[in-house]
Amino acid sequence: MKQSRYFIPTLKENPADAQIPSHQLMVRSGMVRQLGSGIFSFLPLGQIVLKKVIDILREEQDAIGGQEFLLPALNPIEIWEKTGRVEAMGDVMFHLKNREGVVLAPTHEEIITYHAAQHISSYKDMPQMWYQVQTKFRNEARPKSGVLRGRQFIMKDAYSLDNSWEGLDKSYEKQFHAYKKIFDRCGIKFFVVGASSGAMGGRQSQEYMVESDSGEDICAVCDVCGYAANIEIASSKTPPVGRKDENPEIEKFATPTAKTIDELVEQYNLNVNRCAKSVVYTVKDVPILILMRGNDELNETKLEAILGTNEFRPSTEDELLEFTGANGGSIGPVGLKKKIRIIADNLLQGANALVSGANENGYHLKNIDMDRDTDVTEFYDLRTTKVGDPCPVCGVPLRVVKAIEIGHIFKLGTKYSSALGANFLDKDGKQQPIIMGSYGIGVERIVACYIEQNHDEKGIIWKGPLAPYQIHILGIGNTKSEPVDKLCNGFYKALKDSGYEVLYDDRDETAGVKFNDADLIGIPLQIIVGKKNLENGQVEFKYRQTLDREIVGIDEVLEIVKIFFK
RNA sequence: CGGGGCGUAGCGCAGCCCGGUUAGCGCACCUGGUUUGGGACCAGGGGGCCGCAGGUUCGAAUCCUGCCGCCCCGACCA
Repeated sequence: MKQSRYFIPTLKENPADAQIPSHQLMVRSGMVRQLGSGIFSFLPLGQIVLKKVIDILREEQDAIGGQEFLLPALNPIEIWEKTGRVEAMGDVMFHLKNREGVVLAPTHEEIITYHAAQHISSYKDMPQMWYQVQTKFRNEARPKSGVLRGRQFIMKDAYSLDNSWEGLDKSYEKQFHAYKKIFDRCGIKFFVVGASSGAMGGRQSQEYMVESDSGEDICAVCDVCGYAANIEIASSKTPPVGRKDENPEIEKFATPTAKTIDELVEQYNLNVNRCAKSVVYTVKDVPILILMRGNDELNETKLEAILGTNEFRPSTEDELLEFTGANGGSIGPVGLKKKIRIIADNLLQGANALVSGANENGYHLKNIDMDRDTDVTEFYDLRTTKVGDPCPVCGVPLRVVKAIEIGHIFKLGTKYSSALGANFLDKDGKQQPIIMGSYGIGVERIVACYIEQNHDEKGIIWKGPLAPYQIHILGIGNTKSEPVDKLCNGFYKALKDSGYEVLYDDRDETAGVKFNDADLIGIPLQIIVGKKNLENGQVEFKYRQTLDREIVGIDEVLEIVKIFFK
């Protein structure tokens, strides 16, 4: 492609509303333009990169037996009502104003299941792996970070249909490895975490994560053994509080000025690990007291899994008084005003010598023995894993990092097939719901994450198969010098004929403009053709990744190019 | 949805408090000339419903009210 007629509107300055590097560089390099909040147009250069990502996705999905579909974005709402997801999705789902009964699809489990129900009738019809690359619509409350969170985005979504749970395991395994291959091929550094399956339903799910300060997820990561988990479910080998030998009777003491655990610890010189903190939640109008170590934080996702509902909230001050007899800061497991359900964190099981609120404002109890003084029998992992907690697998301190989710795989099970009547007859002639999996990758996120990981102060650094072009020929003074233009055109044709993807900057621009644009766009190899070198029968190679340059004889060019891309 | 910030030429911004010539600067763009290996220089030029609507005033980019849009933090999030 010759740049003089190619639409690549580069920008010298950062757009005011772009905060993160990938967003700034995608706009500056002329890959995208913003049309509205969370809505982006892909310009020719961006579209080429998208296509390269999608090519990889298709190859790897086809390689595991995937069959490509194209499902509509416009969906009858009826189907979504059958699975209860109109309500579950809430405002995230776009509804149309001038056409009742139609919505814009935020994902496609329902539609896939609908077609499966139509035509999959025997165990012999499975397994199936169906996928598509298609635009999703989600009415995000707050789009942000450029294309990382948009209201409209391209997703590669895949769905497996199996006639047994073992079959699902196999299908899931295939996608698990395909996903690794995809991200490896794209040149993205990632890690895989166990995740909560959230509103998707299902049994097992894993997320493919890219560590980034721009990420919206938080993960606990072990650099030694490779353990990684979304903080929603991450655990650790933190030792339990345990027992002290001395076990005196409970004693009440006045703590008039200690409202928080920190104040308590400081004023009375206590071990924070032996301060049991009480958090009271109201679950569908019923109170529950959650007991944790003082410096630990309750993990609401874990709580949700234990309670089996997400209909809970921290109790109000009035409720606290009613349930416990005290305000927040003075609540504990002993001497509650009303008998309420208590669940405690695993670390407190069997512990003694604990300090906790006395359920009387301004007083705490010490020497509490969980076994002797409470009738708590429910112990769960309730705490949020923290930096430095010992890895649950190998015990070394965990890191806690922010991350961007670029892929997510789920064992759905029969949630959708049951709801939509997608059944098959098994070997015994018995009707069974199809066992499903679902697998998603955000296409724009791959591009943005790649750039997040591969850029410098000059611009993007393309180095793998995602590069929009492989070679960037810069004609320096080509519009004034016929020999320069002639040589550039010669290289352009020869390299293209040899199968390389070549961009030729033949614009009537000064050298500085071309150098800066080339570094910004970031094509891996620049071949700089200028008058001075040409007089010596030479051109300059510049490697975008290292910024190294070398002077090369004209007749060596093809050979060196070949070596570079080998 | 709560909190904060911002809307002035294609892009980045000043002007607004304290109302008053023809709304300004840099980049980009057009013409001519000089330049030509790291975002050139000189001269000339084009481009604005100052986000929208209403109000106050002799007079509004500037003050007041309402609305819309965009960004950030939070809530939410397959």
